[in-house]
Amino acid sequence: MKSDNVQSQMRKGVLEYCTFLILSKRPAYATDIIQQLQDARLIVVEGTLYPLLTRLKNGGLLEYEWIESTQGPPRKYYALTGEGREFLKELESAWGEINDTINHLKINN
Amino acid sequence: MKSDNVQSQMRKGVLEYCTFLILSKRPAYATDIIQQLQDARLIVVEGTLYPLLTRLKNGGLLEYEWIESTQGPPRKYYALTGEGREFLKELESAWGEINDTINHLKINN
DNA sequence: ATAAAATACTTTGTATTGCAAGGTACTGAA
DNA sequence: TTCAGTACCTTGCAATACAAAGTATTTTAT
Repeated sequence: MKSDNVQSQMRKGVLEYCTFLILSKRPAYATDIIQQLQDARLIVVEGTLYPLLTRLKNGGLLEYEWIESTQGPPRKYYALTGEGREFLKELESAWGEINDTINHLKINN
Repeated sequence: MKSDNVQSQMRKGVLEYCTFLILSKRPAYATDIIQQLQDARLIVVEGTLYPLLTRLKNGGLLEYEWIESTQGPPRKYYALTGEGREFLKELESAWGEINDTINHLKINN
């Protein structure tokens, strides 16, 4: 309940949205995604992202392809499926509603 | 992972922020808070809010006062403590950062 | 060749927390 | 005095963020 985990708490659920935004741009593999999230100031660790990617893949929202790397082991490049793109629209909408809610509560103060 | 709980997932952590926004306006009791959240389009149930209020109180961020009602049992009116007001500032800041992150990821698409 | 380092993916255990469902207690009216 | 209404609380479950440790592959250094 201390300030250490304010962002941690708040970003629950948001991480999924951010991951979709990144993958809607182009396919990426885990380390790639983590780097892009860091560039956007959202710290995420492997232990969080890998299970998330697996869940989304099992849910049919993501798919992946093994791509060989010139600098190490092969990588799983994830991309949105058609269903995933539909889902992203829902996430956009949900995000908009949350923002409306917060703005509504702010204004009425 | 289906659309049913998109908002549910995304609002995790946001609920706390919304509760603070409501209580920063004026003291309120649980049913009051739930009503205001509903007015702002955020559905919350008792089983979620009561433990949240208790956690925040135990964390020293909220305090309450028993106030008698003319229409039923007495009510616990919660209000922000000084520490709670500081915490709200942190929540505002964290929310701003999350927004920046999302906008950054949107723009770079 | 072989060991060490780097890279990438995975798994396990823990803590948090949203929620459904059910429970307790007080008040006032039929 | 029973019942409906209101308010607060608790229990059990599921989801998930994270730390930490583990497995596997590739590259680099010796």
